[in-house]
Amino acid sequence: MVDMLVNSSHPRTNPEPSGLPVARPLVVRRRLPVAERERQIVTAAISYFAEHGFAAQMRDFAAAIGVTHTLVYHYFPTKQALVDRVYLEVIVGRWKSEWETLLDHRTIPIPEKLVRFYCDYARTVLTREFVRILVFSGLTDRSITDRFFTMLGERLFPRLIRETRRFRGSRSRARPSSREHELLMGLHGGVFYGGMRRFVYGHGIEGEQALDDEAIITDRVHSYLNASRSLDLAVPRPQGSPSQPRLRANGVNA
Amino acid sequence: MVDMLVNSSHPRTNPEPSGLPVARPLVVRRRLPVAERERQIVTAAISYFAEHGFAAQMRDFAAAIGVTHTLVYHYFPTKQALVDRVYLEVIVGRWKSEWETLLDHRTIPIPEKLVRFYCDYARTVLTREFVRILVFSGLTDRSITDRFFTMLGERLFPRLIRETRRFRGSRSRARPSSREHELLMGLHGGVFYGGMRRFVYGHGIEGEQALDDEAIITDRVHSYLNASRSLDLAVPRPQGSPSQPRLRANGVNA
DNA sequence: GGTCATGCTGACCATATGATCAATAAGCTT
DNA sequence: AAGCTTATTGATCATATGGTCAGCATGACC
Repeated sequence: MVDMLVNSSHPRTNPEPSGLPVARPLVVRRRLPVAERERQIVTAAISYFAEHGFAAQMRDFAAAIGVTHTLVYHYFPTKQALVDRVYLEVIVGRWKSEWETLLDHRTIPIPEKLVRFYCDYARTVLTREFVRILVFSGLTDRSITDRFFTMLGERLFPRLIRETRRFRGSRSRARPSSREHELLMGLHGGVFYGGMRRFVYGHGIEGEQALDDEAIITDRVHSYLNASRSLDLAVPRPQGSPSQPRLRANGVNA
Repeated sequence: MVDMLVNSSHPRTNPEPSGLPVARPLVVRRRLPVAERERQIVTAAISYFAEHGFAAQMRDFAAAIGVTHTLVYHYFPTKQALVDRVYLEVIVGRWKSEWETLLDHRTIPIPEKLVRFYCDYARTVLTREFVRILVFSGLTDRSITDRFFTMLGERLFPRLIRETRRFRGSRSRARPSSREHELLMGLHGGVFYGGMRRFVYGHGIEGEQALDDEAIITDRVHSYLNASRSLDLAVPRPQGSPSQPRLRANGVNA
């Protein structure tokens, strides 16, 4: 929710019952340092636009943090400038290069790597602000989702496909087949759908079940990896490829 | 896309190069029967709101079908009335009771049933209009997604859980466990995510790959059913439960 | 060709929006 | 306590919005 940092306690009219006119106005007009006020505006804008969409009114948003909309225009020349800043902080700013490092790690067992990655990915990305803003953006101006999915497509999916292939003993560097890609999308989409359910469709009260619940992600990742092994069934199995043990779905692999 | 049934060919100014003034106005003002015009408005509104969201302007929408916004108000007293009608036709109107009948069928093999169901579900529901309108609705007024998910939760998910349990030889009628439910959400979300990718994020050019592609849905369903079998591993396996054969992921099961 | 019911429109209203700017006052420096 | 910088505001503007209504004009009937 928005931090309702209301500055002033209106009204301007003198609330005192006495007839004595009080010169000192009761409105507390706090002057914040530029950096601090800007920080406050951006933070509040993230919550506000995530909740009400980018069609929301500047006046309403400003009122929500207890300032006038003109002050916001003092910090951001146009509404679009503020919107761009929100996009930047929420979507681009949350990408972790550690994910790439983790997936490139050579010795961590692949199922464990994928589970660890998707747990952290879910914890980082499947927040109310991120999910709603990404979807809002996708439905309208798609500039930000394009950038995000470019990152997914360039930095993440290739690594996940590569690790999946390693898991099933393939060293192919070929372009992912449609089935390979769709199987991965099934996993990825299943995880993201958790965020959709909670933050878009409003299912599952806040905090009822963590989206990064390790047991559930483990189920999904193992289900995915097991399914990936039948991708080679149609074609001859490469000789000498190490056969991975069948994965247990519940948590620790025996 | 919107059927741009433009009536008139503006401009009002005489397009003829001759200086002769032409009394007869060039605007073709067609009078349609009430039912036909209403049908046109609703059909166009579905496309238009799916594309631009429900914050779109009535004037712009009316212009898109070549009439004035006042005419729309002649057929629908308020904007909300038109929006409600769109919701009704797109979301509620597409539910097929056949799905319930199919899933209740006693002799069709369970994997085949699920594949057939999700193929038809994807073909019916994963359209541009449906996906975008459902998501638009979820982000703002949630009234329509609530109704849709109530149907899912009452008529569909219980049947899918029941069939999944039958598949793995369980006759439990207990409330689905969290893991059971989340595994199903993984399948369901993975399918729906295909619609999100195409119609919200704009991936995959129109018609590049069918969302109800049977091979891909087969992969997903089999992956899901296989994973579901390990749900019982933690608890003692019910005696005498028939053991299903391991599913091949690629299409026809041997 | 005349008449008539009614589908359709342009002009209008009240309100709300994004954006601008001169004026005000908070809080620092001295 | 006085003075000054500048963060903050209220008044204002042009435009756009959802919604209304008297009147025009279309196409069917005679």
